[in-house]
Amino acid sequence: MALKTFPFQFDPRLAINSQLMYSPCPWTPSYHCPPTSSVPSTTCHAALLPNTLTRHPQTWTKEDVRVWLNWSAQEYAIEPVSPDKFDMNGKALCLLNRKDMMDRDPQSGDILFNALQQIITKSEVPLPFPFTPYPLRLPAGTNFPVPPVSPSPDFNQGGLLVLSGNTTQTTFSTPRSTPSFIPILPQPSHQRQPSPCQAQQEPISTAVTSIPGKGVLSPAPTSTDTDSAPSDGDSNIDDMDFQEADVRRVDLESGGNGNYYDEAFRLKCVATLKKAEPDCRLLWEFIHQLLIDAKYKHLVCWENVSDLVFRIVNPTGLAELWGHQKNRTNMTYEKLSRALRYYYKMNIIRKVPGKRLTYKFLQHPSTIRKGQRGARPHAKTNLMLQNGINEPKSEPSLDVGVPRLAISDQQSPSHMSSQTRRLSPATLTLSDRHSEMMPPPTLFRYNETHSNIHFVKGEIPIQDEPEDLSFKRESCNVIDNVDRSQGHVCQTNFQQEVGGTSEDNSSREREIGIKIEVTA
DNA sequence: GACCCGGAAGTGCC
DNA sequence: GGGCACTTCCGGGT
Repeated sequence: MALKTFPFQFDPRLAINSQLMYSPCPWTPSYHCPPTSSVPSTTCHAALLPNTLTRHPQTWTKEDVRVWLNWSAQEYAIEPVSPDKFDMNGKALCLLNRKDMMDRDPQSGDILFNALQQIITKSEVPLPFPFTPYPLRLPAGTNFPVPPVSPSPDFNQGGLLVLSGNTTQTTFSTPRSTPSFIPILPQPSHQRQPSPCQAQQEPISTAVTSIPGKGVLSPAPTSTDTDSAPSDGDSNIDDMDFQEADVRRVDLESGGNGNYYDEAFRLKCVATLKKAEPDCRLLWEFIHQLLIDAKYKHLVCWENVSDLVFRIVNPTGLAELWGHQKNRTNMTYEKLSRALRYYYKMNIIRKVPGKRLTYKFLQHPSTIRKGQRGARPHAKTNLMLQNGINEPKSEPSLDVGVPRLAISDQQSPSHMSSQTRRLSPATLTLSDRHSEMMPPPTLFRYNETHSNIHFVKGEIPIQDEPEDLSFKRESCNVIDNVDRSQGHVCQTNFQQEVGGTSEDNSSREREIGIKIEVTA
């Protein structure tokens, strides 16, 4: 490829561009961890963005949007974008999905969309569990302003999270990044049912619902969340009761004039964007994606959300969709269920006895580690015996309100694969018993210079499993990360092996500055 | 016949 | 090459 084809190949800014194009999607099924980048956020974009644009795009004014368009045109060497096509404020801008952007600007819409998502990702409060059904409890004694419940998040109050829902708890609502993705499957999008992952990727209503009395958070179905066949890439904007009239204006008449900056570059962008797409590679992830999207309730639905019990409504349809996802045309429910049965061993999913087609997540999907392998057919380990842990003989309790960490050999750090040992913050496993051996935690660090919390992803050295396993392990919800200056709360729910007393936990809380809440 | 179970071997990807 | 996460096939059970 001639250099002139990519005239800014060696432009230092390319680091920004390539980061934009290649960065992992900010919201993937493995949404345990906040978006991370090897590039410090300060060098990603914030330093280059005009000052007025360093705020969350939801807070941008129309003028900010215009500034951003101009900035983007320069930054990404695209044709100047007519401000008329984006005559809206930031809140409306954030509601545009890729298609909307491309409809408005066929030449540069996809680039603009990604640029915006990148900014959103970098500027919002990382949200480890976008739709965790955990009841989020405020740490005792935590005192900070409580924003009002709002079906339409008020971003002027900062990035909000949804906490809820017992009488003593408070409900927030949260913005959710609306990352963009391209259909996972190779087929033309109009020929297939969008994968659940893709469905997740479309901008959705940020409204969230707290189920009364349950303290459960679930995505509130939008008017598009119906049983009807999901549209592919249609904007939800028209379904939303938005104040901005211009948001409703769908500018579909803007046809491309073919005057793209460089077609080869555009194609490269598209190709690289596709690399960033997520995939529900794991069956449990796939099922969970289906479960949290009402569009797929004809395939699989929750029987009991709080207990994480779900029922396969249409085994054949589910299998077909899974086969579609995995590019296996011969997928059947028989095979799918075999894969599910491999999860039994790993305490990820369990059959609900006596109920056909009904299964239960033994842990909330957001706490399942990727390395917590669901299928290891040839693993004939007997680690439980080695560790002196007896495998529970009885059926796991099905009345668990809050999913707890299943105790199994696979949970044992010393038996994790190397990849498992590299844990995301959200799935951090601490060796509480040997806490004195732990280095000063650098898991989460507030960036005082920025309005938002920055999670610092660190590699946590895992201590070898102590020989004496008499200590108790419990599941903990670690709740915290209160940016008191903003009234932000980040919940970090991670599993922790606990061997200490409450006093131990208290000291650890003081030590690492987070609240440890034992829920087992 | 539909669903369920788990062993065994194969496959594709990383 | 090895590990992972299935996929495929199977015999058996309810």
